[in-house]
Amino acid sequence: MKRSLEHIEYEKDTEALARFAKALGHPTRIAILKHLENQSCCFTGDLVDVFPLAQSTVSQHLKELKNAGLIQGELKPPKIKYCINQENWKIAKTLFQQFFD
Amino acid sequence: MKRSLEHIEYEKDTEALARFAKALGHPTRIAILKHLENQSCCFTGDLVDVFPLAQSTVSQHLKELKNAGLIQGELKPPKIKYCINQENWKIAKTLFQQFFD
DNA sequence: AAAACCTATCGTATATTTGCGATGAGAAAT
DNA sequence: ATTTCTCATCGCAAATATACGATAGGTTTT
Repeated sequence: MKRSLEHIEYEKDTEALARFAKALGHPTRIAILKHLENQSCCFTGDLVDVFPLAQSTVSQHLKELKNAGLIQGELKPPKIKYCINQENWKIAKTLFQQFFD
Repeated sequence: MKRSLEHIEYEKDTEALARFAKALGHPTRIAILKHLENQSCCFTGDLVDVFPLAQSTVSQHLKELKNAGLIQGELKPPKIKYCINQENWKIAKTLFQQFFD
């Protein structure tokens, strides 16, 4: 990509907001989050049933949401229960609010 | 990418939100928008001076923001004045608000 | 112990994104 | 008319993202 050597330094809030936005930048991930908001929580398998996507694909989207901090997984053997990460959710909400005035 | 043949159909709001989020999913574009919010408007050249990026790169980010409907360009020969697209801005704001409850 | 179940990860293919320099198109200034 | 200025677009290279099937690593059930 022939990047500039040093990463451009943006304000922390700018970086954080972009990070959250990026995680939200796919309809499947929006849909997953909406689903989690309704159900409060659910298992990977539930989502695989809801979306016409391979299990591995759903798992990958969940991973990105987890990396962005928007969800968290709780081991509930043999399943994994995913929920919204309320703490970061609030942070994201605030960042978007501020951004849009 | 070995896509599923037919695009998955999501709700209109889900698609729209993901589209906006995707456009916001890069720190440079967030920074551009913040800049536009402050200045109300500005020219491409102003932004090129602000960011340590090639002119073509800035132009490309502007194009994406325009495609997403978040900004609009007004011909002001020989310059182009970019402003927030207030109408769509409001739509985006509402979508994010609803999404975060 | 073996089979079945749930989910993450790996490997792979393709698409998209990000960035740059070079070029092009149009208007303004000389 | 030529030069200059401003900006978009093209062409390229490298990085990331998206999707799938296959496999692996756990638990539970049989």
